[in-house]
Amino acid sequence: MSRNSNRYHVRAVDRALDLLDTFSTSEPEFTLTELASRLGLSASTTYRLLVTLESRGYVERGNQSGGYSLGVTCLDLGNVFLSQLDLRERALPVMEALREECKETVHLGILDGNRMEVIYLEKLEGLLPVVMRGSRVGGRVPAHCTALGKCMLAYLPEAALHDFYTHVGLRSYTPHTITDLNELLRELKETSRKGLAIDDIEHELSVRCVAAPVWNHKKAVVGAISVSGPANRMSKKRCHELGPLIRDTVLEVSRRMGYPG
Amino acid sequence: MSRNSNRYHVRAVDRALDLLDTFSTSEPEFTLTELASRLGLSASTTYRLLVTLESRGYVERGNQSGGYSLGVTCLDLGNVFLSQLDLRERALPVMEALREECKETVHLGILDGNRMEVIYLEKLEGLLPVVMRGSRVGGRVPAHCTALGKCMLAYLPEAALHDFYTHVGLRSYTPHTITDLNELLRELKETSRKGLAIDDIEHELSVRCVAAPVWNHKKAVVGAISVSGPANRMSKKRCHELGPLIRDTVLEVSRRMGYPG
DNA sequence: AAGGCGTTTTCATTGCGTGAAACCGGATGG
DNA sequence: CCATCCGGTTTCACGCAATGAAAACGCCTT
Repeated sequence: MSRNSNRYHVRAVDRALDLLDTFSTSEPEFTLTELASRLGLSASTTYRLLVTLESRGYVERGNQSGGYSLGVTCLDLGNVFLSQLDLRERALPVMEALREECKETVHLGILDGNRMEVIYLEKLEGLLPVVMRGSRVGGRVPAHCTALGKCMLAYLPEAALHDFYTHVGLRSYTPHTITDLNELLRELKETSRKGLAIDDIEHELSVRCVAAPVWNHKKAVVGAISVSGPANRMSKKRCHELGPLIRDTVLEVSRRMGYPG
Repeated sequence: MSRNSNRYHVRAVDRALDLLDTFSTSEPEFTLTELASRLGLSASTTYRLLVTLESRGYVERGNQSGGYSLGVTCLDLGNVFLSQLDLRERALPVMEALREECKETVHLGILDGNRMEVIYLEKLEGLLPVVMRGSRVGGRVPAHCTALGKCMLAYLPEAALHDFYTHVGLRSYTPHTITDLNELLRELKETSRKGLAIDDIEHELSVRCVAAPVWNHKKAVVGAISVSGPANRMSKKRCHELGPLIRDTVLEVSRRMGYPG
């Protein structure tokens, strides 16, 4: 936690954000004392941070167990963030056409280059039975084993990938996950050549995806769009057949972002 | 802004949150100087708040125009909040059955009693053409003109409603919006008797909804579930026909929340 | 009644957050 | 080409706001 204490950081604010970051899906609730000891703060300091955050709805109490947990206000910032992204609005109609064409789930994502994770910005559920739960707008998935992620990684400088992944390693999610960095780099080279990435059951069992990157006016990758479906419908053959359709989609979105092509 | 300066508030944290709250859908971007003058702070203080928030991804720069806007990290807190709510997980399978039955869009919402607004926690898109865009998980809509909102307002003490709405008024969104408080109170009384609320084109033109509240083990209203559709498919007659189905749904969800019924 | 646990309040200390003002660097324009 | 402006960054000295220690409180269990 906390790569804070830059020269200009405001300590109290850093602490408040550290406090909020302490909550996670696996540990959604704490007592004041637990928080204090985790953060290495005195009870009174923690108390005052909690009062401040609670009065604004960032934390709540009273879920029978009496502990503190995150509050509804946490949703608001994310909403403003989403509504402000023009990538989202420009991509949406084109994504809807794509879904109409292929009937499968369509995702829009961006890359968080600090953590090498994909963040979903939009999701259009497939029109066929067996839908993709598990993904959600605002949610994160690792980049190295997803189609969205790989097609954005492919345009990063190789040194950055090397630095990051030699440090943290390539976590495995299925038997198909690529866990060797050289193999990943080889595949990414191929990906950038083709402008298409495929996730062949590398992240979730029995899910395959195809994705391609979206470009902006400065010819920088600003996001990616994917089609995902259950492996039985989405054979490797089907993935390749969908290539041109996805390429058309991202080209249209890229144009709307000012891409000169 | 800012009902801060309670006895125990941490000023720097309040200011940082005020800063984040400044961003909105209609004004998503500011320069440092703009923020400073809005918040009534010096440039250096604002600068240090921004450095702190930026290093953690809560604000970003560099969207060509060079101003500050909200950053991706804003999505994370909302996600943890959502994944921690057991109302959501318990309701989801029951909501899916409801959608299968009626084919229209199904929403789950809670009430923010401070602002009398509904917050969507889950959305299952309808299976028929003409989908409901406009709503999004985490989004807010006013309570007095939506089915979700009205069926939760109906169980609030009348004094609270009176206090709130005489203060802020009943904003009108369509010709059907109820703008007279006494009329609203009359309808809410009827609503609580029936345990069902209908939005008859009161919030969005040509959308009708039916909703019913979810109860917990303490017999308190903890949320509501609705069915929404375009007015041509969702006639007033159809709304009433859907009543029993929705009642069954919320009863099942309430049971899963520990409701003794 | 006593003890334990988590929260709230008090209080004195000082280091941190603060505003003022100087400085920088790019854009504008005369 | 210099002057000006406008954002952003840095410096600095001041004093209060944030802090930790400790005590008080409330509630539950023993």
